[in-house]
Order: sequence, then C-alpha cells, then structure tokens
Amino acid sequence: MSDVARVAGVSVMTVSRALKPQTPVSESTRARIEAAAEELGYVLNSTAAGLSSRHSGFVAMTVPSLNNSNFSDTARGLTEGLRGSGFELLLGYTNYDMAEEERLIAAFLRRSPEAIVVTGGAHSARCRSLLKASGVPVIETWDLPADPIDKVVGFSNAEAGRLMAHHLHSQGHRKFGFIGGDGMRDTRGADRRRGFLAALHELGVTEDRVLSEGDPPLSMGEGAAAMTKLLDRWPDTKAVMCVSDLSAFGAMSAAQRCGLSVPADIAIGGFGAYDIAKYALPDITTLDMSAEDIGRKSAEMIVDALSKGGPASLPDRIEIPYKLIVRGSTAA
Amino acid sequence: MSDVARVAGVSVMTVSRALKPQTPVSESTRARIEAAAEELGYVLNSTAAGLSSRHSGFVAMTVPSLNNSNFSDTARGLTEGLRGSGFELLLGYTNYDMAEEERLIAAFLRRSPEAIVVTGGAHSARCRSLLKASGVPVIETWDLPADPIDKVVGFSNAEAGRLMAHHLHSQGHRKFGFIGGDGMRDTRGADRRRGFLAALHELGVTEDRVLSEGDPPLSMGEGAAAMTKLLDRWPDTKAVMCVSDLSAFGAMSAAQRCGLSVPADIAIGGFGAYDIAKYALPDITTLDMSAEDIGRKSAEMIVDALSKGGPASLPDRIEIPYKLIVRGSTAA
DNA sequence: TTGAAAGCGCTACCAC
DNA sequence: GTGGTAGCGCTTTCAA
Repeated sequence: MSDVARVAGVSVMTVSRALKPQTPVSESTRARIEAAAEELGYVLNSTAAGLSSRHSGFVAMTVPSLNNSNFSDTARGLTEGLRGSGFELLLGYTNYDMAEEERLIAAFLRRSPEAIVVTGGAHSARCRSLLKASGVPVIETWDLPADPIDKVVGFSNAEAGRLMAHHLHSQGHRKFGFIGGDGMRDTRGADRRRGFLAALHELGVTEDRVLSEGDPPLSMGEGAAAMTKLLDRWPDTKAVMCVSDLSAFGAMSAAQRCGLSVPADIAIGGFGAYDIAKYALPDITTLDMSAEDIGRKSAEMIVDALSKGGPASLPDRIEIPYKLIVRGSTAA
Repeated sequence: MSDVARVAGVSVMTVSRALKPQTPVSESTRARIEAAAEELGYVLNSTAAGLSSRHSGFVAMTVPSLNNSNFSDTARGLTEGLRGSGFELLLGYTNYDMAEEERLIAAFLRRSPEAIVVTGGAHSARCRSLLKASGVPVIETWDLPADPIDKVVGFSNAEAGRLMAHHLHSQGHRKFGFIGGDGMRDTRGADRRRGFLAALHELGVTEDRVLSEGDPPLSMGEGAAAMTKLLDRWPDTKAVMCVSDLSAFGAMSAAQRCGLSVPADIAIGGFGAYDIAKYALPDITTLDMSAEDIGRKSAEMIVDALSKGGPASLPDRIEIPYKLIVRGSTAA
C-alpha cells in the first residue's frame, strides 16, 4: 500500500480510504490512486485490514452435509441475503458429528467471525460454551431448541412429523412405518420420527414399525434398503413416512421394484420438498420448509443485529412456516 | 495472549509455541499454559497469526453451484484430502457466471489463500491475470484446458460426449437429440454437446436435434420441459443425451408421462453418476467422473506443491479416468 | 479532504 | 527450552 501511495503521490491513509467506497476522497485523487494500484497489480490485504479494524468480514456457517439440497439452499439463501453487506461466508460441514462440529466451530472462532449460523439446536457442551462466549450473534437453524444459545430461525421437526401422520391417517391407512437413520446423530430426523409416532398413538395406532438404516444423511440407497427390509418384516404396511425425500424416493423405487403400486398398495411421504419429490413417478407427498428462506431470514437477522443504527429490531426467534404438499404418492 | 503468558508465568513467545503442536516446549510448561488458556477462555487469533507468519491457512475454491452433488463431492474430496494439513476451505459459488467468478476470486485473493481451486478452464481475462499474478498454486478442475493457468485435474468433456454418442449409436439408434442449457455459460456442458454431435457426424448422422432449455445448472424441471418440447418437435427421436443426470431424470420422467416407454420407445443417457441415475426406474446410463477423486487429487497436488521438503513430485496435469455405466435407460 | 503516529495480536528471528 | 524485539499491512485516532 505504501508503494501505491508513493506512485500516486499521497499518503497510505489516503490510499486506504480511496480503496473503500463511501469515504471522503476527492475524485481526482481517487482516480490517481486507482490507476497506481492497477499499474502495480496491488491487491488489498484483508487479513491486515481485519486485524487493524477488528472486523473480519466473515460470517461462519456449519451444515451437517454439503451434498443435501436443503442445506445448500439455506447456504445460498444466506449468501444472497448477505450480498451487498460485504460479508464472506466461511462454510463447513460437520458430517452429522458433534465432535466434528465442535472442532469446526473452534477453528472458525479463531477467525473472528462477526456472526455464526449453525444447524440444529443440539451441540456438545463445549461447543455451546464456545458459541456463548464468542460475543457475536449465533443463529441456530432448522430447529426450535427449548434452550437456545442466542437466536433461532427454524421450525418444530416434531410438529412436522405429526402433520404427516395426520395426513396419512386421514387417507384411511392404519398400518404405518417410518424410515430413518440409525441412532441419534440426526437429532432433527429423530424429532420428526418422535412426532410422527406420538401423533399415531394419539390417533389410536399402537403398533410401531420403525426401520433405521445406515448413518445419516440417509440417501436413496439407504431408503431403498430400508423399504426392502420393512416389506420383508411387515408385508402388510400401508403407509410409510421417510425422514427425507431422498430416502422416500429410494424407498418408493424399492417398493415399485417389488411389484407394489404407489399409492394403491403402499403410500409414501417424504420431507424437505426436494426437486426429486416433484419429478418422481408418482410425485411424492412432502413437507416444504422453504430451506432458502431459513438462510435468507438468518441473513436479515445478522444484518439487523450488526447494524450500528440503533438497537436490533427483529425478534430473536423466527418461526419458519411450512406446509404439507400432497401429491400422488399418498393420494390416488 | 499476554494475559495467558502472565497467568502461566511465561513469555508470550512460549505461549505462542505451546499452542502449536510439534514445537519445542517442555511438557510441564505446556500443561501450565493450556490450563491458563482454558481458565481465561482464551482463543487464538488466526488473523493476527496469519498476518505475522504470512500463512493464511486458507485454500480457496470456486464451484459453479453448491446444490450439485458433483461439485459438492469435489469439495468434500478436497476437504478430506486437506484434513490434517491444517488448511481451511474458503468455498464460493459462481452461479455459472464469469463476472461473479472474477468478483469472488478477487475477494478470495485479498485473503491470501495458499492455493486456489477453480472449476473449468474458461475464465475472464482479468480473472486469469489475477490468478496468474497470485503467486500460489492454481488448479483448474473438471476440464482439460488447452492453455492452463497452472495445474489441472480434469478430463475432456468433449471426449465424454463422444463416448455417449458411440454407445447410443451402437444400440442401433439413428435419430438423436441432445438436451442442455442455453448459451455458453456452462462451457463444460457445451463441450460435451460438441463432442456428442461431432461423433455422430463422423458416424454418418447428419441431423442434429439440440434442445437448449433454461440457464444452467439444468435441473429436473428444465430437463422435463426440454423433453416435452423435443418430443413435440421431433416425435420420432429415439435416443437423447442430457447434459447431466438431473436433467436426464427430468427428461425421462416427462417421456414416461407422455406414455413413452424407456428405453423401448426412447433411450436416455445422462452424465455425472448422480445417485438419482442409480435409483431411477429404469436406472439411467451415465458417465462417472469420480467427482470426489477430482477434489482428492487436487488436495494431493496442493499438499505436494506447498510441502517444503524438496521440489514438487506430482505432474502439473492429472487426467481423471472416467467410465460409461450402461444401465436400463439405454439397454433393454 | 488529507496526513502522521500508534498499534491491532501474533510470529520470525536472534540471543541466551 | 525460553525470552526480547521488531514488524507483518493495514486502520484508528487525532490533528491540520
């Protein structure tokens, strides 16, 4: 920068100002400086700028999995929502592993992000304390934690499961299955299952047919394998909720390969409003949580919380509306 | 850090060393320092560390689209390959837009990344010169550019298109279509189309039936719309290559909704070995470029180029092998 | 509108 | 194995 200053015949301070928009530098000086910077191939060093100004320009985000259109839609919504405010996204994936999430968050915190967006409301104790001590806005998404760290943009996964249970029950089915992942790594998936089963119990259905198959994220392969096992074990099952549309598609595909007709022989519901649910044959009944909106609302919250002009005007908790999309896989 | 030093009764230099693995600090001192850091809730400032050491610890990567399992697989391969070497990934998406790519690369360069991975071999002139002037390893992926900026991990998209043409022709088809995106934004998709058509011409097929629909990335919706139009315009089409498996699935779904049987009435080939191609009914013939390997090899190249011990031992250009996976959508 | 000085928090370098 | 000093490249603050 001092080289640029020398060539342009000004001080480094003036160069620093000229390189930022909306700073008081005369037009002629700015033009001279820009010419000098171009000539020298000068590139501003954001690391030094961040150290000096104590503004890293980073927003950190962790998602369970990159290869999941729900989360990449949320990341896209966040990026779009942040566009123009000068933030860059530090994106990491945890692979549905709390220890990895903790490692990732710790690494991000060393970069002094100005806000942090995480997926879900379940974290290791140390992760929670790191986030609380960070001193910057923290947003938990895709969930409605009972004891949030700071801010929340999400919905109740249990309620979503209940909604699907009521829909399938209303179609006249009485023998239900649920296909999801092993264990509790995907806590949001487990919440959906819990809500689904609770609603069925309330409706008088007492028999559970839960099939857990493989580590999250459940994709088509695990969904197909789970359906094959489920039909083997309980051949009279009439309606199945899958933890995601990807597993629902795999499950439907497996049922069809077994010669079953969907929904005549078996109804299948998914989750997440993935593209695949719309273009499958038949198309798949699903729950749409507007994944991109979750990111967009998070961005709004961040900009709001970080804006200097007065106190934050947005609530700390935004509930995302969601809707059931009834399609051919459950309604003939 | 000076607070930690005071509490532990050592100098800041010793704290700095103790916080990094593999530095000569006595075990007792290190334990004392770690206790002090924990007590104070101290978090290392990587920004300052990067400024001082001139090692940002970043590897930058741009992909056309986040929500595409090919690219997220490559990003995952890169992350996994970099694990343990202490690098963090700065990931951005260009939305298949060269101007956006240039903006993104410029922003990344201000963060002094230690290596840069980009998708494809087509960039704006300014983007090329920025990358060349960066002074760090640059890897172009998913392509085999004639005039690479620096290093390359990829394959020939045109050759991939040729391979699919030969396969479909060998199945006895003589009336071919190609479904891809509008314009030249997706240069790799355009290369596949070029190779596909060139091979057909060589095989004596003179009639082209190219249907371009919508902006990249082409997803199921555009594939379905394109197939509907294609069948409307050229109802006797017998074999179609789609620029990706997602569009192939959409196209197949549209053909089936029109009452056509796949592959008896129309054969459909895709690209990318997505999950959907494996679980669709029928399953879809595709080209597998081992997307994750592209990321993994890129990571190897970076570690190799940045390792201090002697000169780089890997070639500057790694060609990724790919294979045709013949499935039910083209072979009855 | 511009400039000079101080210092952000850390590590390279050299000394012991 | 440990400590002191200088300085990374920028922006803050204050003064002109």
